[in-house]
Amino acid sequence: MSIIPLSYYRQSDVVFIARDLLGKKLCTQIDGEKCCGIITETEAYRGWGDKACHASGNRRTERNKVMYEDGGHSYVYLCYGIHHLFNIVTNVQNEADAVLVRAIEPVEGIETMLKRRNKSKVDKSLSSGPGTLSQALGIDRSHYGLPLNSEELWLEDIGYNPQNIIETTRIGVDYAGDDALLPWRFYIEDSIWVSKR
DNA sequence: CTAACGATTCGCT
DNA sequence: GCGAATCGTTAGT
Repeated sequence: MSIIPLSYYRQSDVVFIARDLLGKKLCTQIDGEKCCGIITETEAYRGWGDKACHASGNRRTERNKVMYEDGGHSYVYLCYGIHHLFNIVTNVQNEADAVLVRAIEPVEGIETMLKRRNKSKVDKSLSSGPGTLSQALGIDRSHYGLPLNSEELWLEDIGYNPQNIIETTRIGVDYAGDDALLPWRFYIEDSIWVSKR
């Protein structure tokens, strides 16, 4: 049970990290409420040579600029005007890679998550999806650019290494042509906490 | 300044 | 299964 150091996000390829993050614990302490979940589903986005990435072709905009920072920062953006999607920036400065966290298994602060999601029962819909997990954990654009060892937002290695990991294509990236076929989505096979099979 | 759209979700059929 | 919701970001005028 230890906080993952920022160096972890800087020394490996984004696809390796996306897979390796499965089983790690994502924690927030926002509005005085501590919430944690085990990462069960991720996707890798690579700045160089991946048309699905916001930083494809070295594109730089006000929204994606944090992707060009050192690994270990958070990249949060609003999707469809409604959903906050949480990403983990990886690689060194000016290599704009990131991992999208798509689902978690709630383990701590479940009452708070239910309240934020306006639900009464714990089920898959609580946090299996990139928009819903952000809402459950209280993550929004105010957390854009935070380092992942901050008081509000961090990851822990709990020594859990999932046995069976599925690798498949990413969701909602049809616009990326051939790159939509890359097997850069990962999830824990036995987990119910997955957005889509 | 303005129009078009998105790494989604939810409710209704 | 399908379509609406909803608004910041983006690129083009």
